[in-house]
Amino acid sequence: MADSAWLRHVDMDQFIAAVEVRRRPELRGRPVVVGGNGDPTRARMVVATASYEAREFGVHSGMPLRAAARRCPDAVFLPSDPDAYLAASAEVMAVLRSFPVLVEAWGLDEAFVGGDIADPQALAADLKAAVHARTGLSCAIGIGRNKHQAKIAAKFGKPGGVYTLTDETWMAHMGDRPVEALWGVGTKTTRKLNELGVHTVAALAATEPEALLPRFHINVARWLPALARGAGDATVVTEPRVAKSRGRETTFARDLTGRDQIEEQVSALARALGEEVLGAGRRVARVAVKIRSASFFDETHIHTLRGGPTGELSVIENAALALLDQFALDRPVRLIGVRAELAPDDQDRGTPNA
DNA sequence: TCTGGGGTCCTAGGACCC
DNA sequence: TCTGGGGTCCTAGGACCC
Repeated sequence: MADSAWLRHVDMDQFIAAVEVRRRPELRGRPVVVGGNGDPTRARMVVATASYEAREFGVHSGMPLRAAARRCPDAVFLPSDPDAYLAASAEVMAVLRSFPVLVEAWGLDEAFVGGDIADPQALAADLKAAVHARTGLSCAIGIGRNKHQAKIAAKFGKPGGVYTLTDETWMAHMGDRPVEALWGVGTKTTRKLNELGVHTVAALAATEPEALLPRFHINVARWLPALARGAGDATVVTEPRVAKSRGRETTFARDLTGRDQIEEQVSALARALGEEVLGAGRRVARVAVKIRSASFFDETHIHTLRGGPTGELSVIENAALALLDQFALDRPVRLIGVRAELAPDDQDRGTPNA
């Protein structure tokens, strides 16, 4: 029987590290750490991806490069090369789309695959083999009744395997795990759940939404127990996502002080961002500036361009600079970010007026 | 081990208008 | 005169994900 009620999640194994090893075969089997500019002595840079060999030393993404170097001094440290990962991602997605299925790319190294498929297991094996044969990269595939189940199932399949979760097997796999194992529950939500005495997925699944109201908004209070029972969205969106915003941010190796320095950086970020966005044929509706102090306090101010969406670099840059007036700027600055919220892509609406 | 960069979605409160 | 309710836009911030 054709069974379109199954969803697959394709999750590339150590994607960024794998792309690097693919073009440097001599690194195969060695601990590889990718992140920042590849200099493990530099402060304020973190690991983007560690190869499985490096993970055995306790190196993981998000860890400062210097900490990674301490744990694994023999690792090969490489700078991040986003263009290469983007190109490799396109290769993988093209392989998936060559099958008669629905493909929803989910970030660079993941995709949901739907479609009316008679034998989900056989399809998963075929997808995995084709990705490997045509890109040299390996992946795990999770099969489930919705995106949440499929996504978690893929984790069980890593590396390189196929794993299935269903409504019937969900709780046996997940019940004893901490709530953090759920897709969408992060550290903040975990802490609040723990404060309410809820620690495991099974406990959360058995919790009434009312019991969560002291710490959560009603919508979240309803959503969390359902999530713990293995519920989730099952729609596969094949249309490419149109970016809604685009940003550039920089953490400085040493804190900035003084308005001149700050203005200089805001200008540079705004121009780089503007060139990128306008080069992609988009227009900018709102401009935001974010400043993180040395004490790790974030402040953001945003401005809606009064004259409507703009295609002019100077308008973007001036808007970002003007936003600086809303910051006190009386503390050392660790990070500056500039973000553009984009006007809806109106290319095919054909408005000929200039 | 002092904590990146690129995004998305959600909520809440105030302004403003009818 | 103590005073409504809806709708929309704008801004700020929280949380999460890869």
